[in-house]
Amino acid sequence: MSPRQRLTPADRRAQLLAVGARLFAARPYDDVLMEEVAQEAGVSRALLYRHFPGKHALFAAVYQQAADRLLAETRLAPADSLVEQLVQGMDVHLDYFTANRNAVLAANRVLAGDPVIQSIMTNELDALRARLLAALPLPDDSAREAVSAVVKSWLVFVQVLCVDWLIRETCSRPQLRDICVGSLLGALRPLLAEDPAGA
Amino acid sequence: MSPRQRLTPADRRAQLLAVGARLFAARPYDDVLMEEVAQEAGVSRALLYRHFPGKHALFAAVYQQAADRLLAETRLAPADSLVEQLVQGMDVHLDYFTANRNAVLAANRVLAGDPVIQSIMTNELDALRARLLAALPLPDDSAREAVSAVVKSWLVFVQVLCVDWLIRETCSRPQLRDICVGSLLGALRPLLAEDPAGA
DNA sequence: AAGCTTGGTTGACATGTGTCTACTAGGTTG
DNA sequence: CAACCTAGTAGACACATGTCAACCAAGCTT
Repeated sequence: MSPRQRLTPADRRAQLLAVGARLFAARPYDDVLMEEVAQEAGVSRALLYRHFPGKHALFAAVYQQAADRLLAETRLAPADSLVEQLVQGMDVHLDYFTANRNAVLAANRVLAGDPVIQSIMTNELDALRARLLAALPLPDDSAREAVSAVVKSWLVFVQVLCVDWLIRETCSRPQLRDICVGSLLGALRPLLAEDPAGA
Repeated sequence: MSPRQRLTPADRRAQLLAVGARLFAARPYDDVLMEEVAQEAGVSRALLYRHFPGKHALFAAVYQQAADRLLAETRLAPADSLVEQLVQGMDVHLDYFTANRNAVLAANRVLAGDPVIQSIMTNELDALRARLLAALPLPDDSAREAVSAVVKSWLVFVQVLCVDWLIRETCSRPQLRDICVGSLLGALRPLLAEDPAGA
């Protein structure tokens, strides 16, 4: 029926990935059918399963691509103040969350159990943590470990809060941003003070 | 086949719940079949679906029951020191997590997207937060809001860390417990005037 | 042009969830 | 005892994921 065009595996994979990205962004995970992905790509279901072992794997590949792009697009300008950098970083990420609502919710809820999704997220959080650590003014290298732990837990907290916000809209977007930035600054204050009198 | 015993809806529901609890504790969510639950209860699949609208609902009911029991069994003895209470509370919860591994993982990963599971967890965390707030020595009532926010974020952090630990076993059990307790004490130290550790 | 490799199709099958309809059989009530 | 309400059964169906075997055809090679 269809003019059956023969592509290289890489090209076909990229095409399927693009179709998947479009559909997973447009609708919730469960509402996207493999049949549909194949159909929109003008391809048989069997071929789709040849390139991706399953629906989870297809989504994981889509999500990995999105995560890579997000990380690449959110380079902080080191000229600004720390607060400025945090605010800008949060804004970019919140833009991404709202634009890719369905995909973010699928990754964090429906597919949170998938080990592949797990590792993609872990890697993303690790990259963000390294970036933040590099941007933070460490007073003492011995504080590095403690700060790293705080940053890691803060990233988890932010992620949980953002996902919750996507569902329940418990506050305004600027409020959410300020809560996140404020909580990190508050958590870091006792660690970054010149004189750690409280500790 | 079976001598078809007729029970009241409440009794039947309780029986199905018990069977579900046993199976969901023994094996991962996806490996437990509705057919199987019905069979073990000596009942038809249709009847199971009459009492619980779907597999998610059955699991949610099982999980709700377990959460209620856990909350009921973990009453802190107010006589001990704060650190003692935290350590004991963590120990009880870690016992529960390791004993109900599969159910906890299902709730936090496979079914994390289910709104019913969501609300069960939210309620459980809220109850724990209220309990902790009551046990904490608040120096000033104006600090209450800040402490509440710290406790809430800490509970999320602990939960995430514990689920991660169930999968990856990144450290020993006492270590995990001490990390959690230590992080809360560290986060609270700048907020609480009196020495909460009593050490 | 013949042939081979490999991208791609077709259609049938297996399994699990969830729905529905018609039927069967306890136990209470008149 | 008979009627009736309702717990429970039987089994077919719809639908989605995932597997498989046989086949077809594009386009490189020789």
